[in-house]
Amino acid sequence: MATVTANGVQQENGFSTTNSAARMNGLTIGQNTIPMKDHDAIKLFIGQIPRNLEEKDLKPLFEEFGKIYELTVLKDRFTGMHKGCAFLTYCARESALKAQSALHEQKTLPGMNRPIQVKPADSEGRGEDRKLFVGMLGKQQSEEDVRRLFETFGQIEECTVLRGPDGASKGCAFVKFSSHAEAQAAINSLHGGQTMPGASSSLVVKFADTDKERTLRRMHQMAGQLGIFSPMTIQFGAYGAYSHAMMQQQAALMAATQNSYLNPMAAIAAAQMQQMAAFNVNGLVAAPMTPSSGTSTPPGINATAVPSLAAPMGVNGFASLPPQTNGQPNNEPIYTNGIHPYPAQSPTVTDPLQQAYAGVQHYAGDLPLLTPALSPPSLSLSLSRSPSLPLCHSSRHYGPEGCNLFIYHLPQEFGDAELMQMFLPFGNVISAKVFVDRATNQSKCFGFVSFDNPSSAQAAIQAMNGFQIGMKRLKVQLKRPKDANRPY
DNA sequence: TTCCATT
Repeated sequence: MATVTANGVQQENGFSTTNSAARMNGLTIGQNTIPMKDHDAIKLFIGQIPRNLEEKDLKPLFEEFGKIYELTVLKDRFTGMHKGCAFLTYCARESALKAQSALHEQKTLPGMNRPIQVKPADSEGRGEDRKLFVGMLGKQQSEEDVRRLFETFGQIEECTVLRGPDGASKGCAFVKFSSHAEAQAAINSLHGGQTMPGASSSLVVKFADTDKERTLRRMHQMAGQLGIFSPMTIQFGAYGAYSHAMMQQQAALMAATQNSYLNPMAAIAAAQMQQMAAFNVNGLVAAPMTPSSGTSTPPGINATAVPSLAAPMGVNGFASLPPQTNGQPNNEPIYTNGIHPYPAQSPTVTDPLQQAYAGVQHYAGDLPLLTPALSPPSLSLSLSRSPSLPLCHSSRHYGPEGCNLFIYHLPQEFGDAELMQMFLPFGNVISAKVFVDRATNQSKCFGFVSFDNPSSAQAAIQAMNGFQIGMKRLKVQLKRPKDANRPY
C-alpha cells in the first residue's frame, strides 16, 4: 500500500508500484481509502425508486455490494423534481454485477408498484464501441488462435468464432476488448496486415456493427427495395459522403435519439475522460468518504434549515451557505485529512485557508473531499474575502485551443470567483465563467475556465476531472472546439 | 424509469 511521507506528499514511485492494487481495492493512505473506478466499471440505471429517497437514503442499500464511485438521483432539469430513478457506478465492475443480480426486479421499494430496476444504463451500450468484427480468418482458426492474435492489444472479454450449423467456421469472429482504445489499437495493427492460410484476402478487423447501424442497413435495404428516398437522402447525398447520408437518412426516418448516434465520438471521448479520472487519482490525496458523510449532520451545519430553493441539500451534498458573517471565519482546518502538501504552484494564494483549499484541490483527482462535513461553507467564506486575488481575465474570453476547459457538475453555489479559485492552482486563469440561468439567476452548474497554456489545462483536467462533490463528480474536459460536432 | 449541459 502506498505511504505518505512526513509532509504528507505521496512519493512518485509509491504511486506506480501500487497502481494495480489500488484499482482492486482503492488506494489506502493512512486510514483513508480513495475510491477508484475500474476501467471497465459499469454505470447502472436504477429505476422504480420512491421520489422521497435521495442519494443519502439510497447509499446504504447499494453500498452492501461494494464501494460506490458515484450515485446520482435524476432530477428534472428545470423543476428539479425527482424522476424516480438514478445512476449508480461502483468502483468495481464486480459490485455492479452483484447488485444487479441481487436487486434487479427482486424487491419493491415502499410505495412502488413495480420492482426496483438495476441494470446497465442505456448509455453503456452493450460494448459496441469495443467490439470488433474480424473477417478473412482461416477456416481452421479456433477461438484460441484468434485470442492469441488479439491478446497483445488488451484484455479480451469475449471471443467468438462464427460457425455454421455443422460447427464449421465461417471465417469470421467477434472479439470484444475491455476498452475502445484497445480495440482501436488492434484495428490499427491488424487490419489488412496479413493473409491467413486459406483466406481469399487479407485480414479484416473493424468495429462490429452497432444495433443502430444494423437497423440503418436494414432500412436502407428496405428503402431501396421500395424505391423510397427521403428528401434528406438527396440533400445530403449531394455531399458524396455515403455514410453520412445514411446517418442523415436514418435521422429523417427515425427522428429519434439523434444526439447519441450523430455524435458517437462524444460518448467515446467522455468514456476516455472517465478512465483518465480513474487514473489521475495518483494516490496523492486522501480524504475519507467520511463515515458521517450523508448520514449525520456535522456540528454547525443545520441540515434541516436548508432553504430548499437556494441550496437544496440533497442535490449536491452541500449544506446551504450560512449568511455572510462580518467576522473572520474561524480558521480551523477545513480539510481534516491530515495532508497539507502544497507545491508552490500558486504564488498568488496567500491566505492559509485558501492554501489549504487549493492544495486539496490540486490533489483531488478523484476524491470525496467536499463532503458536507468538510466544507463549502468555510470554503465560500474564505473565497469571498480574497482581496489579493490576482486579476485575471477580461478582454478575451478564452485562451488558445487546448487551454479552455468545460466544467460540469459544479455545486449550485459556485460562482465565477469560486470557479476561478478552484482552478488557480494549475496556472494562469484567463477567465472563469459559470453559466447562469437568465430567468432564475441560478447557476446552471457548468462553466468554463481558460488558461494561458495547454499544460495548465491538462494539469487541471488530471487533477479535477472526477473530483467528487457530494455523490457527484466534476466533469472537467477540454472545451469542445467550435464547429466540432457539426455535420459539415 | 435513462443523465448530458460547450462563453
